[in-house]
Amino acid sequence: MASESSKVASLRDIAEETGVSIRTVRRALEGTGSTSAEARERVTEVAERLGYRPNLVARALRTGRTMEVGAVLGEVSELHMTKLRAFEERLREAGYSLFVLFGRRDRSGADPTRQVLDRLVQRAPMGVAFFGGLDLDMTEAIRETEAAGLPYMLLDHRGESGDVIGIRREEGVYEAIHYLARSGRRTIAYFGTDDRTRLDGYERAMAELGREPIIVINPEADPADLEPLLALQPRPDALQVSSDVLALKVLAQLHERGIAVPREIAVIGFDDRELTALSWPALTTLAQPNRDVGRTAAEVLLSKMGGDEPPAGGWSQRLPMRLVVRESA
Amino acid sequence: MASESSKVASLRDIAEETGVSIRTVRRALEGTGSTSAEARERVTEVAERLGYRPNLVARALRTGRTMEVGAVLGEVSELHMTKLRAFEERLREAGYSLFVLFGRRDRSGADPTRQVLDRLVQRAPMGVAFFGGLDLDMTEAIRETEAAGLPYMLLDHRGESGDVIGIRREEGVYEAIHYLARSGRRTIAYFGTDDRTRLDGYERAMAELGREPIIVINPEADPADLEPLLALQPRPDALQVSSDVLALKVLAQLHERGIAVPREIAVIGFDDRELTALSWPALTTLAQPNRDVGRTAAEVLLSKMGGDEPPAGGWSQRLPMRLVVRESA
DNA sequence: CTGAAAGCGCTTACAG
DNA sequence: CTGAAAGCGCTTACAG
Repeated sequence: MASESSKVASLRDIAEETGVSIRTVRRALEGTGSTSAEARERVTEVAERLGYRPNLVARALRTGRTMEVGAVLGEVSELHMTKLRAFEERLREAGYSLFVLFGRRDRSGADPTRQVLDRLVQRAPMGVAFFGGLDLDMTEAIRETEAAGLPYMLLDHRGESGDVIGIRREEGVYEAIHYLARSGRRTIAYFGTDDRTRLDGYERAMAELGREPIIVINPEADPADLEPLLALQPRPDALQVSSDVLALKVLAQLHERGIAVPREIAVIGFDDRELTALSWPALTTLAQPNRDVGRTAAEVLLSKMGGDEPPAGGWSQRLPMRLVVRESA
Repeated sequence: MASESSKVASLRDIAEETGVSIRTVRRALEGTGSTSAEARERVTEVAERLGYRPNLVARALRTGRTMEVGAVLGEVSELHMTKLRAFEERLREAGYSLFVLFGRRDRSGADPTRQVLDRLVQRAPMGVAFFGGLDLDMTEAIRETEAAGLPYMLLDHRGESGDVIGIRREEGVYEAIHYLARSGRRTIAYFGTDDRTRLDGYERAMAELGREPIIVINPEADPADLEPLLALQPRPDALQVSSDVLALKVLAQLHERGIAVPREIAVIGFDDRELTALSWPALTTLAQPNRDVGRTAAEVLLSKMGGDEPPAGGWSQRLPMRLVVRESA
């Protein structure tokens, strides 16, 4: 069955069938350069009939350009899949194909960096993208990638180095806090991980508002840790939480205690996970510009692959977040 | 910079450096066949020093085997990304690379089938996978894929034809209804889309229980449509909802009306979306075996690509769902 | 145990 | 306007 696959037509097949040279077939098909009308007509007719498609592998070998880009994926979430889609669609427009590799620890817990990079480099892509949430040693990954002469781009990485399309987290939280203040909230607290950029945004806004910051670091969102916050006098009437996942846990805790959201306490999340629009009440949150991150990363990578000089500020960019106001704040 | 990429070493480079023929280099590197110890030693040393990696493009051209598999992706969700990861990891073990293409309508609304298939076929993969939620004309897609002699596999497709790794939805819902009955629920209703397989499972279980089915078809989950259900005498004390997204909307509606979940009404969702574990109350739901679907699809595709004969029942398989009991039922 | 050579299907100077 | 030929880096009979 599969082995019966009829042989695909090559330029030579068309040349033999039409009686002209392979060189002429190419020019006729390409449309560039001059060809006699008669040759062109016969060639296109035969190519059509034989269902000719150029063999990309042969072309890649000859030109040294595989027209492939490799993406290393980490975390599984619709956020990253949205970035991936925008990234792939932009690359496809430019004639590139995207192959993917998941770079995470397997059961054994062994560092996958070597294996993933070997695979990546061996496939000889023209560029590489590293998505977020990877289990890789990124310093080594970037070094290896550059050593192999491969242009690369990071999408939304936390690390401090490398060319990255990032997100303005600090600014996002800063604006959310101001929104809460404008909505009349008096006592605004921060709850969640100790991610520096989020805290910076929170602290900057609170300083501008002339208010004392109230920060509870609690990466696990252990319900018990909400207690000290709720025991404060006056009790906070607004919470900026460091992620949507955590915010949903907080909502459940507030419901358990019979505290009304947003009447008694307003809650703002972070990420805009798809399902948070359906929580009760619907979560107000900071949306990551996933499509923009994907598309911009493709754009910049295309530029690097094209040999462009980096712009004055370097290749990195940081894109703004968007406050999505729903019901919880 | 990128253009400065040092040339990669080829077999010929190693041959010249060591003074043996290219043929000998290959045998020494491969380890198969016999080679003089001396030749093997020198060759491996030089290969190591030059950082030799076989050029996969050249190999593909020569052998006619690209060692690539193409995946066409549709819906963006962590469910599909989980399938994709399992699929890719299994293929990678077997030496294949996976490239991806998103097949969905663009703004213009034009049918993407042609464009996506052209890209796919042109890349000359050795196999193809179609993921769920595609905007493609699948009948044409399968026909074209087979016409090109490409083994393919569908992952969790609703269509009635084609080789597919599917999910036993009917059985999943059937078991959920029995679980509700065992938990002492008297009046169990179905709410959601008119998907036949889910309804079949619901109706089969209800028939076995000797109870009258109560079905409200409401794909949009318009809140108002919950009214007739809640007005029934006796009022349902359990709801099987057709998806987690819909179930979350239902939860919010019940909260709005002050109806306690699960005390007054139990709710079971469908899909096990990541964030439903965090709803209030945490949603009991039917989990899709995403990793298994991905891995099994890879396994079967590998088998098809290897030219195996189809098993007696055909290539298709349907995998069981798992009831994840949390708080809502 | 080893070498010389053909060929996968393109693209690209080079000649006429 | 067209043709003959080289070569990308492999793999694979074929000879010795």
